[in-house]
Amino acid sequence: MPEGPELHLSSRFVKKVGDARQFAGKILERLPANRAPRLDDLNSRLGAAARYTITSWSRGKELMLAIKPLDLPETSKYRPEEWSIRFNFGMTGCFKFTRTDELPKHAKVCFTAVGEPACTLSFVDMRGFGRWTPTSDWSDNRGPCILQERDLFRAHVLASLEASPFSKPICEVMLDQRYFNGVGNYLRAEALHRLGVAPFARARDLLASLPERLEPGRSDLLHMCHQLAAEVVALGGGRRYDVPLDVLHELLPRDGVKEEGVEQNGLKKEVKRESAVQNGLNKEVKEEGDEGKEEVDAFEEWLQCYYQPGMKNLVDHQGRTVWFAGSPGPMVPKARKQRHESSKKADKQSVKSESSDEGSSPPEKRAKRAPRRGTKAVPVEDQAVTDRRVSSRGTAGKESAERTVKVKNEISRKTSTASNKAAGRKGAGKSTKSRSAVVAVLQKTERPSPGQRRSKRISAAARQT
DNA sequence: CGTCCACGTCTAC
DNA sequence: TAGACCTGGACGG
Repeated sequence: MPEGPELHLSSRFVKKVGDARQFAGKILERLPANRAPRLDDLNSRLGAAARYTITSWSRGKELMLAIKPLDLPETSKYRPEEWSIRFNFGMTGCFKFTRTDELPKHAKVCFTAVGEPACTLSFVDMRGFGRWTPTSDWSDNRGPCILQERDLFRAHVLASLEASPFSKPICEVMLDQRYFNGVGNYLRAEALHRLGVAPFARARDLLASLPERLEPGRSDLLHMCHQLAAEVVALGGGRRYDVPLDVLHELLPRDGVKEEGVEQNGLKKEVKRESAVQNGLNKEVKEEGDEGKEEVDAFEEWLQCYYQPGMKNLVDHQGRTVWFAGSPGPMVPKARKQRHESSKKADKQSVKSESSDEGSSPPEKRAKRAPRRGTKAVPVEDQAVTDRRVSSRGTAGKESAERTVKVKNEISRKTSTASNKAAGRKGAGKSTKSRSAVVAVLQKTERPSPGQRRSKRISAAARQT
C-alpha cells in the first residue's frame, strides 16, 4: 500500500498509540534467518525493564519512530539520535496495534505496551521488503516530502532539471525518490492522468516551463503530486490500507498509564471521532439494489486511472506498470508490454476509440485477467482529458544553478529542523505548522463528485447493453 | 496444481 | 537494465 500518504497516516497512527500507552522491555525483531538484527545496540541500552514512550513522524516514503526512555539514569542525557528508528515500508509494510496474543503473522518489529490488555505495537510486513535502521536521519538520497514540504519539493525539482534523470520519461522520474519523495505507482498515474500528461513525455520538456511559484488557483504536475497525496490522507489511506483505528478504540483507553483523566478523555474522544470517520469512508455506499455485495471503498472510488477498467497500461523501463489514458507519449519503451487486459466491457469501449491512437493496443496479447472489481465498467475517460495540457505558463526555466544553491541550503536547514524535532525541542511555536499543513485545505479539482461519477458509470454500463 | 501480478527499493553484471 | 528480495491473491487448466 504504502506511498507517501500511507506512510504519513501510519506515523499519525503510531503517534496516537504512543500518546496513549507506554512501552517497556526489549524491542523484538522477528527476522528471517538470513537477516541480521538491527536493534541490538538500542536494545542493550534499553535494558529489559525500562519504560519508554514512542512518537513518530514521516517524510515522503520514510517513517521515523522515536523512543524516549523514561528512567534514564540522571547522568545520561537523552540523545534522540540514539533512540530513533527509521522505517521503509517496502511493498507491504504497515503498523498495527493489537493484543499481544493476536500478534499479526508477519509482525517484524514489536514494541510491548505496558498495562492491560497486553498489547503490542508492531511493524508488519508480509513480503518483507521493508527495512528499518536505528538512526534519526532521513536517508540522504531522498528529496523533500511531497506532502509536508510542498514548496521545497517544488523548488528542488525545478532546480534539478539539468540532472540526467530528467532526460527520462516523466512517469519514470516520478518514481525517483531523490526528487519525488512520496510518489509511488498509483500517485504517478493519477497525477499524470488528471492533467492529461502523456506518461512517456520527456520529463525535462514538461517541467522546464513550470513557474517557481504557482499562481493561486492553478495546478500543474508538481502541485498535483502534493494535492493528490493530501487528498488520499484525507480519505484515510490507499488501496486496502487499514490503519486499524477501530482496534485502537478498544485497546487504547483502558490501561490508565496516563495520569490525568482529562487527557484520557480527550484522547478517547478523538480516537472515537476518527474511527467513525474511517468507518464512514470504508463502509461507504452499500449499493442499494443489487445484492449489496459491492462494498466500494473510498479510495477505490477516488482512483480515476490506476488499475481502472478502460485505462491503458504499459510496462515502463523499470518494469513497473504505468496506467494512463490517451497517448503514451514519445519515449515509450520499445517492447511495449501490456500487463492487464481491460475487462471485456471496458475493452469494447477502448478498442473503439483506440484505432487511431498512437499508443493504444499493445502488439502482443496474452491471457489476462480482468482488473479486480471488474464490475466497474468505466467509459474511456473523456477525450478532453487528452487535450488538456499542463498549465505551463510562467516564464521558461530560470537559471537553475542559482536555484540549486538556494534550494540545497534550504533543504539542509529543514533537515536540521527535523533533528530538532527529534531532539524533543519542540521549538518556539514552530510545531503548529506540520499538523495544519498536512490537513491543509484541498483545492477542488474539476472532476465530478463521486456521486456524479457513479451515475456516469452506471449510465455508461447501461449504454453498453 | 501453475503462472502472473502486487502501493519498493537495492546491488551487481 | 536485469535480477533479487518475499508472501499471497486471482485466475487458468
